[in-house]
Amino acid sequence: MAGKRRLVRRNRNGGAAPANIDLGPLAGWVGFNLRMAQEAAFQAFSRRSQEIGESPGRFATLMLIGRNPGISQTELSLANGRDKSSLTPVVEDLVRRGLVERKRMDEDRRAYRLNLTPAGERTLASMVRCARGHERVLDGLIGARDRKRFIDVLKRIAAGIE
Amino acid sequence: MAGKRRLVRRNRNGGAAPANIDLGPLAGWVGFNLRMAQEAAFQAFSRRSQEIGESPGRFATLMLIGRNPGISQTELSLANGRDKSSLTPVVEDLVRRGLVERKRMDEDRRAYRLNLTPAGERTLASMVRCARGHERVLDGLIGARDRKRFIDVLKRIAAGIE
DNA sequence: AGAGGATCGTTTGAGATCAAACTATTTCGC
DNA sequence: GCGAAATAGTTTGATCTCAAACGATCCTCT
Repeated sequence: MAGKRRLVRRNRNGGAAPANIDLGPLAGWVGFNLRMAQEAAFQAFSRRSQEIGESPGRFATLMLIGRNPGISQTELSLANGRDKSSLTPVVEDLVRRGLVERKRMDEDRRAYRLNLTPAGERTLASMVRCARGHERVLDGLIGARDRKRFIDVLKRIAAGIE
Repeated sequence: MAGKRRLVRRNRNGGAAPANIDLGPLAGWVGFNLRMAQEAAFQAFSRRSQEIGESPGRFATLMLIGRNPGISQTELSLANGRDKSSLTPVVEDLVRRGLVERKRMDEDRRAYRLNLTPAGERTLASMVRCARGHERVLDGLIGARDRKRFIDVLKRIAAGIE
């Protein structure tokens, strides 16, 4: 048979394991498969967002600011699932590039209000197009029938772990 | 109403977004939910493996060596979904702690063969107990009915992305 | 009003990871 | 055989992340 010795190896190692490796119990564990799927999806999205010259991490940040004008950095970090200290250089970069505007709150002068600038809105729009392409690929892998249930399970895991 | 202003905030930010934040399209996207679920699960596993004094990253590494005696570092990095250069300090640490044994291959003296020592076997066994506890929690969130299908979808994503 | 504690954002230090350059060996082509 | 290309593992430099410590500001309680 022609393809017998071919490894499954992908371009970069953003894919599955080589064919002849025994994963043992890992193969049946949710944690391991969750990690492998997430990292493969992230790599793909990373390549895709490179095409529009953006870092994948900026993505949710811009979306959350756009959807929640005046949000503070702490709220943003919670919604985004990152530590607030990780956000400092990100916001700095977005402000520097003129995509986000930052103002001290009047009623609490420790905190900032974040808003998109018009340029930020435009960048977000192009990111959304990019992400939709990515989602179409994922949808194709998941299948329309399983999609809703799959996302529900992911939400349960994200919300349910203490 | 009593609970109106209460945030959903978890202990650390390993949980869901605050209640009153609009996620916009993110809420329905696979990529975002996959990331949030993976990171929540990883945090939980991280805390759990801290209890037995091990780093969560060592886990799959030891399992793969145990299941595939004599595996090389490159094969291991592929199976584990990490760059081979990330593996260098990990293997170094495992060897130093006497959990893994490393020998040059006779037939290819660039490569190493990795094997577990008896101490490595014991450590792996205790890690497996730890991981089973974690998996039970995840199973409870996923539900027995969806479990198999969920893992299949994850595998499709990990394998299917170019 | 004032003291003590909480909270916002930043800084700092540590760790994990990747990608590219490097060394040493091996394999391939002639 | 021998030189060129490929491969195994390491080193180096960059990025991202968290956690703890910190200054500034706010809130609570008296």
